[in-house]
Parts: sequence; structure tokens; C-alpha cells
Amino acid sequence: MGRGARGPSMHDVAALAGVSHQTVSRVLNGFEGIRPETRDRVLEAIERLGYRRNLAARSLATGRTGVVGVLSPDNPTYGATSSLFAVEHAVREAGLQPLITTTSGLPESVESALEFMYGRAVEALVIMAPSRSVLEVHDRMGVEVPTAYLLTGDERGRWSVSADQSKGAEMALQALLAAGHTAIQHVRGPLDSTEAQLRSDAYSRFMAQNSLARLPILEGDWSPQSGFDAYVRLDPRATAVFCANDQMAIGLMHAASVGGRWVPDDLSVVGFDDIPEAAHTLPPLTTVRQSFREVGTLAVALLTAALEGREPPDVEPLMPILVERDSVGPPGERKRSW
Amino acid sequence: MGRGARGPSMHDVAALAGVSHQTVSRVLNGFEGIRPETRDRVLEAIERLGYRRNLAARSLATGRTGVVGVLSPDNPTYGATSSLFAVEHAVREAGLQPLITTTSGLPESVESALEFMYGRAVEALVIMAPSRSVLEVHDRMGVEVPTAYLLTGDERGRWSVSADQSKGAEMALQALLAAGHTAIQHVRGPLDSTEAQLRSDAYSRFMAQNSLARLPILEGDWSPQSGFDAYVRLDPRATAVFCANDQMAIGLMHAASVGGRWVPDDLSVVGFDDIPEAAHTLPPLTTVRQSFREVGTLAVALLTAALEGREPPDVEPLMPILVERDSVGPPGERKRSW
DNA sequence: CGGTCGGATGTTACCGTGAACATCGTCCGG
DNA sequence: CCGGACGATGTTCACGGTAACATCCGACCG
Repeated sequence: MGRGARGPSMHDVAALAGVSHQTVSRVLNGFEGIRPETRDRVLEAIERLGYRRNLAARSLATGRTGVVGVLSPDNPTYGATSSLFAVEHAVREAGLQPLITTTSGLPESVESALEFMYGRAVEALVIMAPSRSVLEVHDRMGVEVPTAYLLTGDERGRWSVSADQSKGAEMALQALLAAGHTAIQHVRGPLDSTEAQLRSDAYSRFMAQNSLARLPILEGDWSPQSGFDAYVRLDPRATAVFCANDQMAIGLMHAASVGGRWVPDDLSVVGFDDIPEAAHTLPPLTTVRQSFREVGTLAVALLTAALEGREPPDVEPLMPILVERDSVGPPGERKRSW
Repeated sequence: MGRGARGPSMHDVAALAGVSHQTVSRVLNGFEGIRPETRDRVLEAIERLGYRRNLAARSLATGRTGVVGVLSPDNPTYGATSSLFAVEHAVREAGLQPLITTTSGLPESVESALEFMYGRAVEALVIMAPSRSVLEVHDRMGVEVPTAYLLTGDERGRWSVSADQSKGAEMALQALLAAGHTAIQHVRGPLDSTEAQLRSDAYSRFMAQNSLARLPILEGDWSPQSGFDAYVRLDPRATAVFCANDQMAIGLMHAASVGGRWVPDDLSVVGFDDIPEAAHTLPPLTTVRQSFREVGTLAVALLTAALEGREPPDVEPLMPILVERDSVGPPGERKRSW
């Protein structure tokens, strides 16, 4: 194993500045009792040598790594990625180091990803767990570092950071109801997904509360293709569909158009997430926007508080926003001629 | 600075197994000359104590970190993120540690991201530089680790890994030409972007080679909104548009529909990238697929070869694939009644 | 005017690992 | 029967920081 070229060390800096290495250490760590003149000499020596401190040595001496593990799904969706990048930024901002590791979600993949991070001595974790199985693996491996959860709905109580999924779903459904729809069907996300479950539960609750007949819930996998496929399984009576995300809504609108049904005249559709494309589908998609970046930032705030021994802030679920565009219209058989 | 709880060390393992710490080290590093019986005793002790080696200490002793820095745009687009995740996976697979750092692309952001990574003593870099300014900052900071470039077209010669942008653009244009279009306009990506430049150059070349009049090149920023905005600036003579990515194509098709022009009857559109939504736009988008994951994997192969002192493999630009769907039709004034 | 105190800085030990070198026993050949 | 070689393992040191403690020196006080 060839050893890397080593840069200058504290001792080199100390020698150049005519002080001891400990004084250099004190300067770097912002110690108080240092004569300004000495500090300047040290800083100049650092500058001259292009010195960078060796974090491995520091970590070895202090027993701390400052590494925050981030487990992310390896699926490049807009929402998850937005949150991921917000987490990355916030972690770095907090003076810590993000260790982003992706997983397909299969148990062995989750396990190897977590094993990798534990092997790196992470001091905190952000688990972006779109599916419950990820949580199960994590629980089974039982490690003790502070952990925040994203994409898990409210599964983990105060450690779960998320937008209010139920409220969001309600907003979407309310938009349909307000337009006059009563035969509303739901295309949910994967059974395994906690967020999909919350939205789906909200659907059932909403229908019950408004004394509407609950049509069979169709299952998709978040992909546009699965939305497309869901269309043919739609109940003929349905005049409106609440899709659990925008991508499936896009696929479903495509299928509707192939099937000769026009959105919003023959079928109303709402999505969830407000991905950038949602404003430009045909027709532009009415959807529910959630602030992905905000949940990422909040999760890190939770962890830094825990790491510094402060009381973690209470995280209220974030309020989503209904974005009304053109995919919702009144029900009825106003078939457009084409 | 409170010191973290320290786990068992090699010495603890050694004591339990009745050997010296060096023997433990040898077992862990797969040394040859160890009696099987001794090895087993050591492994059992490791198991019993739940020992994990301290990478900080290892790194300090060897002078190596095994960290590969990955600079990524903080823009959660499908393509960049796909490559990013492929890089992450490949780096980990190679026994190294990815250090993913995002940047907005603004010089000070790029600089702080690079500074962060250099401070972590990265041994190699993957720079995902959608814009030339990122490269400039990187060059200015002048560091010597092996560096692979993504999203830069062929800017960096053999160190640039990418799909063949020119060929891809040609394929897109050829599809339009084959359908009978001669008045083809181009909506390019940002001026600063090397990939946009390559596609744009390919457009100019293609038009010249086929003796077609080059219509003014419009500039977008990759977003659907910018594609939408470009529509009104379209030349009235244009019967077809080559958009430099799918998102802009989506926005442009939206605008066309608002403007009462039908795709593909009144206007043909091709995109670039083949994002998952492209198969489900109205109409489904003809586009050029490039293998984002593959370029990510290849970039890492390049770096691991360099790190191990092997001759880096020659990386041929990857061949993109034309995906023909329904957004291209023959030119003409066959306005669809609606 | 000497002792003490406190601020500024130096000295030493230690963190956990890997590398170089030392040691020990055994086997084999002269 | 002894010495060298070799295989298996142990010992020591270095890596580059931080923490604890030691030291030095000037100022202030009794």
C-alpha cells in the first residue's frame, strides 16, 4: 500500500513560526489566551506552507469523526433528491461531514449501506426510508447514534421530519370535491411505503367523512409507467383520480388520452409533490406542493441539536400547499370532440 | 469537546485472542503467513467484541484516506442525479469512500465545496461540471489529485467521460430530417454549459452539412419553464424544434398547445436525455437516450485505475440511442381540428 | 522586596493502526 | 549435530493531532 504524499504538519508550521506545535493547535482551534502577535506569526506560517490539518489525526485524538451518515434511495426522483441535497448542504453548514450512501432498498443493500456507514463511525444518521423494510433493517442492526428519518411519514414520531401527508392528501381531495366530484378513485404508492400509506389512509378517511363511496384503491410504484398501467384498472364510474405522486399522474393522463378520455373534461386528476414538469403537462397538473428542501434542513437541525446535547426542537409536520392548475374540472360527460 | 465513546481496539481483540495486536492487523489485512488456528481465534475475538477497525487511525498510519470527492450540481435533475448515484455506488464498490458535495455553481460555492473536499484529503475527484465556470474555479485552485469529469462534454479529453453529444444531437436532427423537416430550430442549454455547446455546435454543423438554413438558436436554462418561454421566440417558419433536453421540450410542447399548435401535426419536437416522463408526455416525446449510470461507473473506473497506478482505460464516448415516439411527424399545415 | 498568581507557551503522553525490524522455534542440509 | 533459512509471531516506533500538565515570566500584593 503506497503511502500518500504527506503535506506539512503542525510541527512544520510550529518550526517556521518559532513556537510549539501546541500553540499552532490552539490558534487553529480558536483558543483565547494567545498573544495577537504570536497568532499572526502562526497564521502566516500556515499560509506560507499551505498547511491543512490532518483530520484523521484529529479524529484519532479526539475520538470524534463529525460524520453524519445519510442513507438515500438510489432512485433519482425529484423529491428525494431535493431533500438529499438540502441535507448535504445543511450538514456541511453545521461543520460536519455528510456521508451519503445510496441503497436500492433491498434488505441486503440496506444492510451493506448501513454497515458501510457504521464502519465509518458516523455520529448521527439521516435515514431516508421510503419503505418500511429499510426501517426494519435499520432497527435490527440496532445502533445507538441519533437518527432522523425522512420520507417515512410520521412513523418515528418526533424524529420523523416530513410534510403533513394527511393534510396534503386532504387538500388534493378537497379540490376534487369542490369541483363537484364524488366518484374519486385513488392510485396509491407501493404498499411498503409509509408515505403512500398515509396518503391512502387519508383518502379512505376523506371519503368516509364526506359519505362518499370509496372506490378500489389501485397500487402503483411511483413511476409514470405504473400510472399509465393503472388507468385500465380504473373504475368506470370514477370521474376523478387522486394520484399519490405527480409522476403517476403524468402516466395516467397519458393513458387517459390514449383511451380517448380528456383531462379535465372527462376525467379530473390531481397529483402530489409538484415536480417541475407538473406545471407543463397537458393539461398542467393540479397538485400538492411539499417543501422537500425544508424537511432536509429540519432533519439536520434535529441532529445537530442532539449532537450538541441541546434539546431537539419540536418539529411540526410542514404544511403542504395546494397548487391549482388545469387538470381538475367539473364532472360530467362533456366529451370534447376531436 | 466531549470525546466519543470508544469501542474496542485491536489491543482488546489481541488480548482476548492471546496474540499481539499486529497479528490482528495481519488477519484483518488478509496477510498470508498466519496459522489457520490463530486466524480463527482472532476472528472469533473480533466477532465476540463486535470490533470495528478505526479508520482514522488506519488513515493516519498509512497516510491514505481512500476518499473520492464528488462535486455535484445541487440541481436535482434526473440525468445528473443518475450519474451521481452510479458514481457513489461504484466508488463504494471499489473499496473507497465517496464524499459527495453539492454546489450551486456560483464561484464561491464551487470554491467552498472544493475547499471542503481538499480539507478532507480526497485522493481523487469526480467533477460534475455542467458549466465551464466550475472548471475554471477548479483549475484556479490547482490541486494534483486524479480527476475525472462528467457533464463536461469532451472538454477534458480522456478524463472527460460522457455520451457522444454530437452524435446524439445528430441522431435527433436526423430523425427530424428523415420526417421531411428542413426548417428546424434549436433550443439550446445555457451558454456556459459545455454539453449545451456541443449539442448546439452539432446543430449548426448538421444544418450546414445538409444545406439547410440555420434558424436562430434560442437559449434556455434546461428547465421546463425556459422551454415554455422559448416557444414565443420561435421562428414562424420553423416546423420542427430540437430541444437540448427533455424538460425544455416538455415546456415547449406545453406552450405550443397553449398557442394552438399541435405536436406533431403542426410542430415536431425532439428532446434529449429520455427522462422517465418523456414516455408519457402528450404526445410521448421522441428523444435521445444517454446512459447516465454508465458514464458514472466509467468515471470511477478511470480513477481507480489511476489510483492503483494502472494505465487508465481509454474511454470512448458512449453511444446514445434514438428513442422514437410520437412527437415527430411530417411537416405541413395539416392543422388538426379541435 | 519576596512570594504568589495568572497568562502565555512548552512538554509529554496518548489515541489505534501499520510498517519495519526483532525474535523464536523448527526443519533441513552439510 | 550444528547453523542458517524460513515461517509465525511479537516489539517498537511513527503517523499528526489534542489534552493534561509543567514551566516560565511579569505583575501585583503584603
